[in-house]
Amino acid sequence: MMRRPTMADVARAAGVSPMTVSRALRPDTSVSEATRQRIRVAADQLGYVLDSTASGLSSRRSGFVAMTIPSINNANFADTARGLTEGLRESGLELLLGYTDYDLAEEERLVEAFLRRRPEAIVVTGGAHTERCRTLLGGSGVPVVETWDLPAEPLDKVVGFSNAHAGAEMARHLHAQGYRRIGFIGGDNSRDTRGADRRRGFLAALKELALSCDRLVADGAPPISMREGAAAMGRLLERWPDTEAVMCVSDLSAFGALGEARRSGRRVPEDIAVAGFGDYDLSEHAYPAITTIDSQATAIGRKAAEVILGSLEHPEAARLPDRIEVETRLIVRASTNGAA
Amino acid sequence: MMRRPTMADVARAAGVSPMTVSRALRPDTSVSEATRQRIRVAADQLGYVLDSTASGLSSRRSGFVAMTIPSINNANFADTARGLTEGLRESGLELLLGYTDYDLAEEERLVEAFLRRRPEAIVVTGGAHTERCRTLLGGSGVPVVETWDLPAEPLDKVVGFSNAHAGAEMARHLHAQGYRRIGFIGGDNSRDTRGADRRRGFLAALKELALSCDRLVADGAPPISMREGAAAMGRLLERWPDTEAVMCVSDLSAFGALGEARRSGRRVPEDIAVAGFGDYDLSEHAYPAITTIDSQATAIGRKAAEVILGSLEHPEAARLPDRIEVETRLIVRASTNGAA
DNA sequence: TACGCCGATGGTATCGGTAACATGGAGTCG
DNA sequence: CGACTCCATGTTACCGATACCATCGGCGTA
Repeated sequence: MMRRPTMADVARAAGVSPMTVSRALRPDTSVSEATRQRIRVAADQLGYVLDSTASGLSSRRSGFVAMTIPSINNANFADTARGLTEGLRESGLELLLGYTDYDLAEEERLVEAFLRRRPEAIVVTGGAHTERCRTLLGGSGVPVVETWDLPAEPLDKVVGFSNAHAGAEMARHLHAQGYRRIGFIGGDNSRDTRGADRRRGFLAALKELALSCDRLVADGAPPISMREGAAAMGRLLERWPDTEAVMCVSDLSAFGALGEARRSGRRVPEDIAVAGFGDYDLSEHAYPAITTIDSQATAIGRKAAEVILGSLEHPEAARLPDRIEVETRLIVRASTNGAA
Repeated sequence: MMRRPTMADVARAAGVSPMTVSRALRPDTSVSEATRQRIRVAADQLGYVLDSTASGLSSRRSGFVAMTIPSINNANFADTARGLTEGLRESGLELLLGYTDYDLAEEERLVEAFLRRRPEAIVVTGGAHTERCRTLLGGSGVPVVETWDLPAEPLDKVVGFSNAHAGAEMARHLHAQGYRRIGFIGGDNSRDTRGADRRRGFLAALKELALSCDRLVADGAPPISMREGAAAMGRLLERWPDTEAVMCVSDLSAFGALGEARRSGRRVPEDIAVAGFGDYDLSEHAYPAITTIDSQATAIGRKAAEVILGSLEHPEAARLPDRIEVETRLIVRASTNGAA
């Protein structure tokens, strides 16, 4: 079997030095057009593919940004990844994705694996990390962006929103619609810290509105989805049958909860209102359509890209921590429109 | 600003040679326990993180497998990625993910970018690739696994199923349920080749059953989702109001279509049956629950991992192309149970 | 014509590890 | 007790590219 061709092979074939090949294959380097063309042809003929391992070692540039997300199968994080990819594309930076399964230990593993590859920057989801993970990120020497949250003690840059405020906003919306006996459905809070923040904000707002805040079903390992949402709604209605409105930690669980409410013979929203979080497609197309909160996932990705490009361009300013807050948006739909 | 510590720094701190540090930080290499401990401590204190760029260059092992999927936000591909990750974990291989947005040109770009990083193997979705992409993959010298399809001319290994068969199976199911005026909803077939295959199989089976196969709505750039499914159903019912059953290219479009059917005043499945593909959570929790086909996404990932590990272990056998066919499974639910 | 400048190209050292082989001392066996 | 083995560790030579500086030929200008 043939070994892969190297730059030296291409150089020999094109009758130039390896250095010239290296230049010819990169933009913005001075090589005559004729030579460059000749080298391109030789490279194609040999099936040459640059070895970015060697290239990265030599130039000390890896050319990629690493991002960890809790789950690949999540429209919100996918949107953030897409926004980030697009924002980075024109600078020639690639995005490498890894997922943590909502597990901080796994995040630590993943971050370390990424750092070994020397990314130009690293984007993580949320502001909660293991101690070692914080140390690794802090000592990495590359820009770090925490997203989807506004941590009290950011590692470096932040692009996110307050999950607690979002929860509170929904509580006030339900109150304004006339609902009074209001509950919350979420997973146990040990893993999905952002979901736990939404719950905290929601319950705090209920308390402020002088409403009871013990209609709370919280179990199942996050991310809870439709099945868990349905089961939780079942338990909620069993324990507090007179509940008038429920916020669920995500639209997916809200959809499951909504199905269960109807199965129990209740009409939504006439008998019980259901709201979610995340503005998934699902919520618009469910019947009734589900009230939710748009977390501006794509914008988060785009702004994270801007922050990264900015701090790569002006490394001297890298020490001023930027903190960008995006505005979540309440989207009122039929599922919370029944008590008027 | 400090430069990052290297192995030499750790070696100095621990009073050994760099080679010993290199050994100490890897498993299965002979270093006395005492020395290894000392080196670990020194490395931790310095905040040393291995540079896998250099390591990979020297050892000619990158330690990762690359995978391209059409979309990150898709439960099916997410499952395959998860199966693959889990299958690779114990061998210490990481998975690096990239998404193509259902675009073959983008796939080519992505594959080339991955190959530059010298993956140990590469997993792609589907059997359709640009010519250059085929050349790149073929000349890469690493195992290539095509998934989610059974290409007529595989590049190397294959783990998938026949999308055409799956479509045909659904056609036969609808026929067996007593439906006769049967349609299909999908995107235009230029991008999602697997969806196009399902449609082809579906229509071929209709023809075999001596049913008309012109109730076909196919437009919108794949992947079509709920919105497009709803719109397509609208058009289908406008043109052929007496349609009795519809298969949609995916569960998401089926959900949208189902909503639209009900909005038009039809009962599902009494007036019209709706089926999807992919066995998304959604279909189980929709009302009525949606008949679908389980594509065994997780199994595809696991088997792809086995294939990869096998051919990395026995490179001499790498030339025998394996081709693993997984069995899709029809899941009958309420949405196609009305004509009985 | 001589000088200097500039664009194109080449030579050399190096990036940070690891493979392969060398070494040296403790333990073993006849 | 000497030859042999084996384990832990060190030495040397790369892996494949690029940074940096040197070189060289051509051309404009004084």
